[in-house]
Amino acid sequence: MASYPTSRPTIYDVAAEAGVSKSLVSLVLNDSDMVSAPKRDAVLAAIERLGYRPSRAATALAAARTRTMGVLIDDYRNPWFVDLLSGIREVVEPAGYLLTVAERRTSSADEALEGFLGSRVDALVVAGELASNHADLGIPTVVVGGRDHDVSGADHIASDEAAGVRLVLGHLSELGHLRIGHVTGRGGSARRRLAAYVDGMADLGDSPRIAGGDQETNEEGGYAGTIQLLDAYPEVTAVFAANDTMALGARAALKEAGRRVPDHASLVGYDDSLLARARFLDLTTVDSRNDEVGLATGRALLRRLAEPSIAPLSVVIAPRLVVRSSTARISAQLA
Amino acid sequence: MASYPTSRPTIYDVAAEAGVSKSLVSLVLNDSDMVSAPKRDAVLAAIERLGYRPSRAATALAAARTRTMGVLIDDYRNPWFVDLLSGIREVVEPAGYLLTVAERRTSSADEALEGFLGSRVDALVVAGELASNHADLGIPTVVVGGRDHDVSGADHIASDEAAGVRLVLGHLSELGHLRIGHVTGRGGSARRRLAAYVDGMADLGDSPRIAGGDQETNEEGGYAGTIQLLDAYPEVTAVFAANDTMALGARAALKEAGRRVPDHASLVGYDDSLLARARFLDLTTVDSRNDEVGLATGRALLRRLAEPSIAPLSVVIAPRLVVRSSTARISAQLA
DNA sequence: GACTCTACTTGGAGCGCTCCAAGTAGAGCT
DNA sequence: AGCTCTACTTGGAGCGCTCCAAGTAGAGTC
Repeated sequence: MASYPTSRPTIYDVAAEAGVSKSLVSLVLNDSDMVSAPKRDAVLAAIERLGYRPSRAATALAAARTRTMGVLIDDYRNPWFVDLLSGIREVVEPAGYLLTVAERRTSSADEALEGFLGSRVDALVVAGELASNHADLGIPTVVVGGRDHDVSGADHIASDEAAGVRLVLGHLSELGHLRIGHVTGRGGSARRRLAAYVDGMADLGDSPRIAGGDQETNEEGGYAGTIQLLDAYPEVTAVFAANDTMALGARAALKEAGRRVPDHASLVGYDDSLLARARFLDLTTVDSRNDEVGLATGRALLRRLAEPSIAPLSVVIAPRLVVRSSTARISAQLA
Repeated sequence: MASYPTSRPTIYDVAAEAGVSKSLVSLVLNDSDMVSAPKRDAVLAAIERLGYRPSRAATALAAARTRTMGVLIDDYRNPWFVDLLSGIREVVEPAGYLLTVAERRTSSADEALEGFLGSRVDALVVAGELASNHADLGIPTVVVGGRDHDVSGADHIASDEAAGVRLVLGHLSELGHLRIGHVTGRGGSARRRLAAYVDGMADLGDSPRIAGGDQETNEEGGYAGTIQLLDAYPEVTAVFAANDTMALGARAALKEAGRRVPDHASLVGYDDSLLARARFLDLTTVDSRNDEVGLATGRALLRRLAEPSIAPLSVVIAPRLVVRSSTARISAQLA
């Protein structure tokens, strides 16, 4: 059956086929404008005929440049990175860069990072949390999201989570809610949202009502945390979960407690995930504008590639409140 | 600020540092057993001191082997591939292979595939759909999932979707449901599940009730498809959606139609996603055992790498029904 | 006709590794 | 002491490209 070719055509084969030198082929490949039209056509035709495909390894080795950027995410199952990725791609692809993604979760320690450094990617995006702090990684690096894991010398792009939380609290208080509980969980973004919630409650002149600090930031944790919350603070009229997935769990807990959303309790998530958009949940949430974060990330990448020695840049993107039917004006008997 | 090193240490630097030849360093890197303990230690120490990291490009070029396998998925937002990936990794990582993932969705045409071929991955996994059929790709290839897009000479591993659908129909009919509707959508797996549903209904001696063929396979499509279904076949007592996400939409449509799940209608999804496990949905569904599919894929990959010329292999993995609270015995007044 | 340009084109060196044939040095034997 | 082994070590060639200095040829100039 299939037996695989022992040797693919190289630039020399193309050169011979087209009757030119290998250097000329190289020029065509990098589409230089120093090549005459007829020769260019001859080379392209030869490439076509031979099914030639440049060896990325050879190119990278010779050029000392991979034209590839690595994006390190922490978990494929948490798809917030998808919009980020599109945003980055939109900026860097026209500049001739390819993106490769690696997940931190499955790799022990920071071996995904090691992998990128070994592949000599030209630049790195760290999206999500890193196992440990790192000194300068030796290549242009942009950290997206929290600053928990500083990479020295790296640019930093993030959605303004404190602002997002303020939008949530503002929305709820406008609807008449004051006794707003928060279900938090593990991890950097939960931590940031929690801190902003605490500040925001102080601004509203009320004390914070928090549960779930010992929970995973997932559906299960949202469920358990909400049960804790309702148990400790039965007076809450609104629940703000650290993210949409936790809100999904919260919704189940509220239902079990006999509190209908939104009549007996308002519920807010964070992330504007597909989940939040689903009719069955129809969750009020915060859109982090990860596409915008991605665009800013892409620009930062190109900027630092062009000018490696400028001072680290920090960009904050304003989030957007997305109001759906899981929040409503507090009902008279609850107020 | 940060200015990036002009040249990373090479194998020669390590050799000089350790007082050995570059070849010896290479042997240590590939941990050959032809190296004496003291020299090995000296080399390892030198590597440590210099922060040396082998250049993947140089290694790939010299060895004509990348020790990397490409996995082509179609959409990061549909995380069914995550378990598959773990399964594959579990098998191929011990054999010294790295995995890289690329998404087909954002790349125009099959440029992700082109990317892999250009990077000279040692083997390829095509998970999900390919834009077009391909002749032998020139490297060991395993197709995971449907056979819609045959790659000639490739091995084929799939979850037995027909069996999964039979499990669903068997479960529902055991609960007394006969008028089972199906909400389908676009794409290969929806098509396969639909075909199995049609066959299964024939076996049950009832005619199929189908809607949603014109819908995307997402929440929105599930919602719209279910509305169509209830409109065309108001007599259905159970709805089987092409996947969990569509079932989420279906759930909303059922609710709007005043049919409580599971009392007034049973609902079944497919994929056993995180969504199905969420308490708020608690959806009966089918687990495709994608981890098992991944293990089989990994084994097929290694087998074909070792023995390129054997006849294509085809493996089918038995799925598993996961019963949750979205299905129940048909109530007396509906039966 | 000799000379200068301009517009391409080319060979060579080298990127950082692997792999192989060819060393080298003890140890064991006679 | 000389020889054979075994157990390591080593230099060299080459992987498929890029990049640069150095060609070459035809057109334009005087």
